[in-house]
Amino acid sequence: MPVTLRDVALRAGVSRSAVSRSFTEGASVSAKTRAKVEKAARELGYSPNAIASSLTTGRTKLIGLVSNNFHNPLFLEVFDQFTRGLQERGLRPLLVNLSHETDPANSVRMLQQYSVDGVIVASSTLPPSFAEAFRDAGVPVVHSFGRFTTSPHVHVVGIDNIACGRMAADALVTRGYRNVAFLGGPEAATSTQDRARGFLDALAEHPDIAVTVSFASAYSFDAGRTEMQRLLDSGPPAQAYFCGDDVLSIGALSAIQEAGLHVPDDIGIIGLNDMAMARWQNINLTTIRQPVTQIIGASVDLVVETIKDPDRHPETRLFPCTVIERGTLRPVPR
Amino acid sequence: MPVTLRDVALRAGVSRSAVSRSFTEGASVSAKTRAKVEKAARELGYSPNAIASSLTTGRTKLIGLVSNNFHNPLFLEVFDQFTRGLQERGLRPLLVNLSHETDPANSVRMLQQYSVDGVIVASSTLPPSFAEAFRDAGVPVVHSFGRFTTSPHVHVVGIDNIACGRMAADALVTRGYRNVAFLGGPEAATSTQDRARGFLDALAEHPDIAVTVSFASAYSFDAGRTEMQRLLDSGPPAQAYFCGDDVLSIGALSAIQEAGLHVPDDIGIIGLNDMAMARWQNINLTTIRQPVTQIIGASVDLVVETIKDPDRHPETRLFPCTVIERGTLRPVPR
DNA sequence: GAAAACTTTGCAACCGGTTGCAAATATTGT
DNA sequence: ACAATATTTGCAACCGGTTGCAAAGTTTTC
Repeated sequence: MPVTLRDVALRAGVSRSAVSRSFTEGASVSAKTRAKVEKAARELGYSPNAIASSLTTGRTKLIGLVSNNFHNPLFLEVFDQFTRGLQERGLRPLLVNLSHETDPANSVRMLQQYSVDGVIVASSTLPPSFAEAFRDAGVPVVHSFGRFTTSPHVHVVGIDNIACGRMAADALVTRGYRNVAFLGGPEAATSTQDRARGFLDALAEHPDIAVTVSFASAYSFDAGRTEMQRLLDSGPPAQAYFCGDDVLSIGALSAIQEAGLHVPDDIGIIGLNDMAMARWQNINLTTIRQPVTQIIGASVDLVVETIKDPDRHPETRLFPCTVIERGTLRPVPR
Repeated sequence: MPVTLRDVALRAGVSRSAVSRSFTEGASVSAKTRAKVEKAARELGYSPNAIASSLTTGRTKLIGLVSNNFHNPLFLEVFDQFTRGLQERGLRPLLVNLSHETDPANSVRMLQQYSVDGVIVASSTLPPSFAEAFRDAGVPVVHSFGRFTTSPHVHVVGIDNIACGRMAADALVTRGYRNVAFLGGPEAATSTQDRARGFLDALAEHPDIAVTVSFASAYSFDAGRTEMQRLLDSGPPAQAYFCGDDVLSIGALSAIQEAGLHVPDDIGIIGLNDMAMARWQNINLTTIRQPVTQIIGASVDLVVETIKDPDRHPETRLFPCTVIERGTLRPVPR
């Protein structure tokens, strides 16, 4: 049923090689032959089978896009941009959902069976070992939204979570808060640890400012709300909270409003991510923006470069974040 | 570098066919041979190349997942569930992002090049012609979240938008609203037309109730907010609005709050979708839930069945929606 | 107008598997 | 123990392409 190379060759009256070459950039074919082939191909509605050709060329143009962040609204933007970025370069994303998976072996095998040219692990919560499993299997891999390490074993693109923690601390300090807190995601998440560390490090330089730390059970609205309710119930709250991410922040915001308190007058909140909803006027969350577009662009670039040169030294590309001033922190005094 | 069938055959001291058969369910191999092969395969870390085998079997186990809804938060859940549902059946989703594409030809070609076994078009805004283009190309296709038609040319799974419109109308009527309105998405979207129709049809049975209709420029927060601002500016608003979807509703909600009005006391809102954020206590949106899980389960089932029997008659599977009572409509009087 | 240099073409082998078929081996019945 | 039958095995061709190589065809040069 589907039309093949042979059909086109027959109709154009040339060899199969000629047809193949007509469809290969820079191959040796005369204009005359190519014209004949193109005509025949058009009449037959032929387009070359990428899978068959991958067998000899060793390139499928398939990129495994692996993630477990299917509940973080930021990741809708992330998937949008990844799929677009890959498509623009003639690559196709093969999506792998890792929601309940802990062992990388399965995903590695799954993607090896499809001979993906490379893999992008897009997750802020997966441990580095996940991406490393791909590298060990000889598959070019980039960990996007991954954790910074000084001696990476694998390419990492993302933000400097420690610097973000410092940035949040600075934002609170310059706004005159004297009693601040970190409300993190699950303590086990690598990103949480780094953000807490940066936050606490920066505040260590201000011994006059009180700092407390607590952790929500997940990066979710409910977890943020529950944890903030607990904090409000158990004594006077801090003046301002740096929350582990935007969803957590919005949960906390909800708890604060439900307790009859006002933001930013009674309590300040600063989030992290700047997902689409943070901008919504009825949320209006002051937050730290992750440069998603840059991270994704760099990730795609890096995986493409790694495919070209698989022995490339593991590299970390970090992009600076910026504070987005909205309505959940009091203004900078002037 | 990668280990192939031949390597395993060599090490196990059997023919390539024997190895192939050892990995094929129900093929004729003795237990002894299979054991030898499995041992060799394990030692070598072999797993069969799905792409190579697809060449002879004609099955890639690849399913094209085509969408243009990368800004609707509901679709994060949709992608999550699709990828999981496909994975559970041993299928792999090849994602195609159609955000700026209007012509199906490209996507059809793209997916044909990868010999996908089937395609799921997951979109509430694409016209039926999109899915039809795949069917015309001989690719089994299901339009998920698509529009109901009495004589479908292609499998459709989704909700009955007309019934949803009626349901919204009933919800408003039973709550005693006497002056209601439809605030739709772009008038060109097929789903908007049907929802408006159902809404108006149902209200035609209540000539004492005033109805107005308007359309936002997109299914987005900003569009909902802007349109509601316009409505508030241009005279007295309706008592309650049925909004085209949840994001639109939340935009409208924001405009109402910003105008100093209260929900549900001054104005009622009912949305459609029941996306994750509708449940958030600081949004607390009364809405009509789409049974996403059922729709996706049925879509995957249907595409699998269509792969088995490509000449299957086009079928429409519609699932009932339910009103989710939260805080943006006044309670039912009793 | 013929030799030299270059371009284009088809043949055949190959990529990593699968599968029909006939030969080889094992099992069963008597 | 032997024929009849059933099971297992390897050969070789094939899936839909690509590519090195040598032959054929062009163009250039003198």
